[in-house]
Amino acid sequence: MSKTTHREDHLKALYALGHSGASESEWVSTNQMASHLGVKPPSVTAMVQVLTELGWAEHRPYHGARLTPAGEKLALALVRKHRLWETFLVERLGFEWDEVHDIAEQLEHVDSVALVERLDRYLGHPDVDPHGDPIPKADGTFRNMEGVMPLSELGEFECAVVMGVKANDQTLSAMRDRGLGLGSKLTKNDLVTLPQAWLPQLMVKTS
Amino acid sequence: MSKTTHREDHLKALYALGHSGASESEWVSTNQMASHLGVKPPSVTAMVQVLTELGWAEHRPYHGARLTPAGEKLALALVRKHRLWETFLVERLGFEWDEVHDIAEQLEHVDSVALVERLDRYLGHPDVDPHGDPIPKADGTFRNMEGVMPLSELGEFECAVVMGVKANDQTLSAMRDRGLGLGSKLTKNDLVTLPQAWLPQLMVKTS
DNA sequence: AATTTTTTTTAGCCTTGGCTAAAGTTGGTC
DNA sequence: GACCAACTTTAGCCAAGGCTAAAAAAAATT
Repeated sequence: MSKTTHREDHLKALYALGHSGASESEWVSTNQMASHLGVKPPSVTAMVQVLTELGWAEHRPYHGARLTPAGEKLALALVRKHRLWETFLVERLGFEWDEVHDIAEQLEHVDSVALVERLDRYLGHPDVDPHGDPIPKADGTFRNMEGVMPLSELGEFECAVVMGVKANDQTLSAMRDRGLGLGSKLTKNDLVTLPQAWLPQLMVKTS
Repeated sequence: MSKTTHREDHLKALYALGHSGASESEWVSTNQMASHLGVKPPSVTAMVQVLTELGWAEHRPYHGARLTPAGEKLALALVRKHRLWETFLVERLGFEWDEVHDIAEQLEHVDSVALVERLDRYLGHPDVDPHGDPIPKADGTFRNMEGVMPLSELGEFECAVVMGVKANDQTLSAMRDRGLGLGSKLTKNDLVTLPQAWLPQLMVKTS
């Protein structure tokens, strides 16, 4: 991995772990980062210090690290690239949802602003990737995601459309076997007939 | 750059420099490699020794290095990826010929056999890239390139089609300004009216 | 044939990012 | 409030790949 790629991976980890619940970037522990990235804690400490010097993160020793606004912007650009590539792989090349993560992980480190923008245009400026996660715009903001939520949180409804799926490979295969995919239409009835464990994983929008 | 990427860059250099004239892989000097790759000779020596240990190159000290059949196979896979990505960037994303090399240079190091094969299919199994260079097949052989040659080497002909262009950025722009591009049809008359310097750069096929 | 010039390799050092082991903090428990 | 456990950082080492400077080999010159 290049120097840049390493830094980007740590930025992404900081972003991913620091935005689980709240909106603001939360303090992330060294251990969390290490297990997320598959390295040992001392390596994370070293990298976090580099990111701090670059002004992309702040580090409170023995407490954790979090992104600065500058770091957040860079992280969002990476998330954007990752999700655009995933969309490309699924929609254009015909990959399945569960095959694309590792490839997108590599593609997202390709450095070319023009490439990202052309890809975005080529794909028709998609709002969400095949997992239902929103794709940040070039300026780092998200498009309107109103009404997209897990099926489990939906109250009364007549008809819902699957916008994305957050599940591991096995579950994805099982869903496919059951004919469930992007754009599938669901009714009240499915709340009972589908495996209960799937309900929080199906991101849907009422229509 | 990752370990792999470094090795791949040296393989590609060995391939590019060892196939200028003849068909067989020729001995390439350390100096040539170094200037091609933008590094100093000692770095090349070290890398060539690694490639030798891997069975991808052979090294005759003080004489040079050349690819083994195994190395050649790997190099061809890289050339294939590079040219497929260039084709994608130009044909699908609308880049100009002269903008794509650096981006393809990064994309070609993405490691996924499935990706390359799907990309190839998506592009309709193209025979040549936008520069007119042939795209190796998955097994490392080239498709039939009969009849594609520089315009300057064409004898008598009625009508020729531009299959590719080997020129620097400036010349490419000039050609575009003149309405010349992939698929342009040429007649005898153009041999006289076009700038003479362009004739060896235009790869054409009679029709 | 001897010497000089050029090229290539070896030797030794720097940087980056891993790791383990040891030392230092923090925070909870008794 | 002392102690223990968990987590984090520091210290010190390794591997990979870059570099410069010096040694060795090949090529060119006289």
